[in-house]
Amino acid sequence: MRLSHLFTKTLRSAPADEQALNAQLLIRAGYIYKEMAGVYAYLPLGIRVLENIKRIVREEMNAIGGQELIMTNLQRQDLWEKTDRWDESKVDVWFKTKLQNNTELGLAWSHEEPITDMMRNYISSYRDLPANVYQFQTKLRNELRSKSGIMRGREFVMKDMYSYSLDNEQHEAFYETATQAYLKVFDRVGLGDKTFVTYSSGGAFTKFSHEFQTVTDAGEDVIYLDEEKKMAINEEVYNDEVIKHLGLDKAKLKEVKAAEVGNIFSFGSIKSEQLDLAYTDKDGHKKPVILGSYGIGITRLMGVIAEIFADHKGLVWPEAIAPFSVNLIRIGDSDKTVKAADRLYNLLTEAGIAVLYDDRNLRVGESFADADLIGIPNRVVISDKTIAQNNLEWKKRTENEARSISEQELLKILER
RNA sequence: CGGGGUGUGGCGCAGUUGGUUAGCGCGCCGCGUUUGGGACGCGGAGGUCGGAGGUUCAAGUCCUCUCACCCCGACCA
Repeated sequence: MRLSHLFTKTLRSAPADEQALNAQLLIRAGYIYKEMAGVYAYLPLGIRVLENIKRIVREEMNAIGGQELIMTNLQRQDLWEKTDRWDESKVDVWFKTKLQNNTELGLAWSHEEPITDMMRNYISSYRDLPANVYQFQTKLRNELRSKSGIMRGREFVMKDMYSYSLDNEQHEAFYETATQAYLKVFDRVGLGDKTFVTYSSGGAFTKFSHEFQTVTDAGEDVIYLDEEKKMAINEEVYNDEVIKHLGLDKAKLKEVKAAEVGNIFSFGSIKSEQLDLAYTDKDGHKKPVILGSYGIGITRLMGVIAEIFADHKGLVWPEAIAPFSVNLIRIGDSDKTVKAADRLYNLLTEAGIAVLYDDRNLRVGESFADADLIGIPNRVVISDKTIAQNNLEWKKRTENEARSISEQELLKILER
């Protein structure tokens, strides 16, 4: 994409109404636009990051047998009444609206009930199980107070997966598979060494649920971390009994702040019974389906990554989710320079490399400052100077020194 | 929801004890000189001060109400 065509502009200073680093940088660089408190639009650059994150999550969910679908944002009252979660004293984040005939509707803050109700239409026999479905959907939550930029909004994108299993054994096996898939996701987006399976409150059915907590001061949670065992306990359930139960040593636990990027939990048969989701087994007995739920806050994840991978100049995207892999900067507008830069842009693009081409002919300082702010992993410069040397200049966003390399060398670097 | 704070051109800010044509930087438009880390000169456009009501000869400056936004706390399958 040519930067001269991109409608967004970079901002020199952060908007005064944002404290959170992720929001400041993402707004300044043109990834997101704030519509109101806790509600952000995703601009062309932002979408590319979001889609990259989704692609990774999608691949890992598909790899463990997840089937993608999209549920609706408008939801029926009766479903939520069956599980006693329609009442605002039970769920305080509801946004609700009405049809013109006055029928009350809920706006999706979660999809557990509708999706499970829907599955009743497709699950009736043991032959129909297991079934694991997931979606990327917008959740609307009327938070009392949104904060931390895109890390905690009122409107956000979540990947939510639901597993439907024959029995606890089948469920447990999938639960473990999903845990591993989640770890792969966080590893691939660049948070592998900072993200830990964390034991948290389990609710009515199980003792624990499992959170995936990424260590960062920007997080809202406090966890107690055993770095060797790569396990942590959320402060919500942190006590001697739990430490002992998990076989951890209190002396080795470190108190750190973390952001919850994923959460998985078991429902057992409670929800299936409430919503009447059952199957007939081989012997003709009717049995409730065992349910699990697995969430990853996609937009929050983007915020956490922005927060962690940044320096005083701007964003520093991990390669896997960067909006482009190359920021090509043309310095000068002599015919030969334009020709050479255009040629390289086409060459890279045709090779399948995502290039953001700064063809604006600004002063170098501005182009470089924008490149640093936007945070694309590779910066390539074409100028009269590089042409005279019959080379080009390459610098990684994570490094300070630029290097003069050949086009062939660049291709090799980018293709690996 | 409790507490604290902030709303002045697109963005960041300044506006003395209320006083007449509301400033500055960035950005924007035009012309020219510049061009490897956010250039410079000259000339322009753009705000009625979050909103409503009030006090006053006079309100961006004072009062009341209200809305929005930020932070702390509470909340957060």
